[in-house]
Amino acid sequence: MQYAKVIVNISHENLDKTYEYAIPKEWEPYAVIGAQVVIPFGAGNRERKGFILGLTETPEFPPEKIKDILRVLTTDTVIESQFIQLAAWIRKRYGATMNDALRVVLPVKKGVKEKQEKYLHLLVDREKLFLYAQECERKHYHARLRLISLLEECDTILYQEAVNDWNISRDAIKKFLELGIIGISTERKYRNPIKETIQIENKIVMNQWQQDAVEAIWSDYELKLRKVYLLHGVTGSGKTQVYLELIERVAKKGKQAIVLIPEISLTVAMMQRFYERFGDRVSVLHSKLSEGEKYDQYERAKEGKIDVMIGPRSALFSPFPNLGLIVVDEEHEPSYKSELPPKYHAREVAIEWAKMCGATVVLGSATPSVESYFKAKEGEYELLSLPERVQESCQPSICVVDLREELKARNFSIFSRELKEKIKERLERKEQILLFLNRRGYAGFISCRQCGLVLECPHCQVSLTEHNNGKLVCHYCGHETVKPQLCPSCSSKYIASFGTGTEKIEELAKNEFPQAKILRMDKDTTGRKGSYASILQAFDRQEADILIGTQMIAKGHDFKNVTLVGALAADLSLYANDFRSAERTFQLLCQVAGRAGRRNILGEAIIQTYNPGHYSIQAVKEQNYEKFYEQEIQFRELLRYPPLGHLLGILVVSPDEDKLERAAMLLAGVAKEQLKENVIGPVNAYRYWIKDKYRKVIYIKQPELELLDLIKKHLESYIQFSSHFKQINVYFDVDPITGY
DNA sequence: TGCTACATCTAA
DNA sequence: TAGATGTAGCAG
Repeated sequence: MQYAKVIVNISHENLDKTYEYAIPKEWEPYAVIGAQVVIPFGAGNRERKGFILGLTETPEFPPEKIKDILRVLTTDTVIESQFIQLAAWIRKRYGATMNDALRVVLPVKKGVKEKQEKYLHLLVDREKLFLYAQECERKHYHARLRLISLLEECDTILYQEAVNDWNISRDAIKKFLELGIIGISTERKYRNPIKETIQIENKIVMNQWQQDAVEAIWSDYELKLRKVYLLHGVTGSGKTQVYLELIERVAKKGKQAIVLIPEISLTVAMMQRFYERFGDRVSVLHSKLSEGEKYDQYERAKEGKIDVMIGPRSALFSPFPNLGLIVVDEEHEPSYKSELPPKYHAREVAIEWAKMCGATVVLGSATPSVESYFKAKEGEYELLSLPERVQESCQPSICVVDLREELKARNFSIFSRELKEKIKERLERKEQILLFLNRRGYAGFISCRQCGLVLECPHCQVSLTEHNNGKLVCHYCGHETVKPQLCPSCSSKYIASFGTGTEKIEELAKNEFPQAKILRMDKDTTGRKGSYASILQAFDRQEADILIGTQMIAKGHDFKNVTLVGALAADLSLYANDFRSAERTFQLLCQVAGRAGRRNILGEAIIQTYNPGHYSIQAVKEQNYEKFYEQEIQFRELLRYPPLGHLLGILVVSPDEDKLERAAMLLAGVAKEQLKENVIGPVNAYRYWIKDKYRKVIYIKQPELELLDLIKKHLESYIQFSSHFKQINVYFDVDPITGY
């Protein structure tokens, strides 16, 4: 008798262990490791789903008490036990439950039926068809004639197309089938998210740096050395070209590659290039695909129908039979860290997965994360550089403007004198301008000038933001109200908005440069599917002179005619309550500056700031990553922040403020018993009150990951046994990437 | 003693 | 997670 160790698909710590079930004979061939099963669970024998994690002939549990597996689901979701090992690693590294880890690792079909496509084939020769056509003409069978003319053009046609587009009834088709004129066939159809299928052979010649990088990696590969490479290439240095070359070589060896990208917004341009090179051997995964579509892409990967999978985090779990290479593009991007449990970091999981499959990893970035650069310097990764832009275009000149000086000169506009000047210049020359602001919405907040009241969201301790439609919106929970005419506290009518958002800037820019055509791009204008791309394309076609936007415009899109980039308030991200804020600011500003002057025109970037002396801003000015890194690593070293140690973020949440206070103090106290000064907090979260709940944060610093894990386990069991954690939720995050 | 409301335990 | 079991409080 075979027994299966099954983990029940309920996300609860108490159930985060395996249960033994007997495998009935008829299911034995399907009951393999990784298969999804339905089992009776609990006193009522309720049907539950679970995964088989292991098989055994000698159960540990008394056999007479063991129940039978009811059935094995979808025999085609058999995933190699390797994925289960990966899940186990994720669970350990990020302190998640096995269930959560399995859920991200195993692509499970979610009841979406596979699409079948029916085709009609012409079975008789043209002569017979012609004879039949004459007969139909005599009898005025219009539908049949339409079908005949379709068949004359093409031997095989889509059933659906004939019925829908050519209005041919099912009866007519049936008649043709009876007469033996056509045959019908069905083929499994994969929903392919890529529409066009133009494959152009346009191998661009690589420059010396690119060739060197490729050869360095490839010679190791040929020697069966599998390493992690950090490809540090300035914006426009042609990292993608290096990826393409490597993937092609890997594919020639019959192996597959995964390309991770931070988010879908970057795919458009990237996809195009991959498609031109590899045709339909490429597939994309992205968040807009339905579960079924995603599943299809995984299936294609498993069946060896594709060589390359491109996508965000989830693409990492493509079940390739023979993985050879993982590329993590823009490896510094925070979106690689999952927000939901298991809070894994895709870059780290990629490296682990590559180790398990014997694949090579290439991390690419113009502004590498401090973590990765540190590891490269320590020799854990191999550092490769692309220090030159591919085309003869040169680096943009960067100018930092001190906004304090502007105030002294009585310029209260958000555009410094220099920026204004430069914008006018470009407008005259019909060149394009990007204005970048790290914020969205119309204004910062609404306040009463009489009594000073600031309007806040009733559910979160966040000031409401005014939008152009007159509504006040909370950006945290989405709460909306109409803007009051009078102050709700003192009834004064002097109630107005302060601060600046992209909408406000659009308005100000329109006043300042009335002759310019302006486009705006932020979360509000790109809500609709595809509008992101349409705004970018419109701007690229030079339908506007100025594009105003948030982070989104900083990333990955090349505009031919942009020669000026303005960062309006570079400090906004500098003082976030997060030890990574300097890094984030540096990366963001470098990226925006990189948008300027990509072809033969010299580009300029103007960075407006209240803190021109800050090292991250200085480093951007000099375009000197090394300089930034040296400063930043000193700061990290001093405070023992990652990469020189690990960090455990603990978020304590409760609707009851007093209980929260006590619980957070207790928790920090328990941690301090063991670690003393390495415990930070509890402090109120940056946003203390969100969605009717209070939030406090504790951080624990520890050089050793194992010790941190022990402390976490200790705290978890303390929470379980203490009576002070009744209405309290505690969320752990190992090596968090954003502050709370 | 019987009942409810709520807490706690257990699942193979 | 959900149902089964345990416990305190209370009316009668």
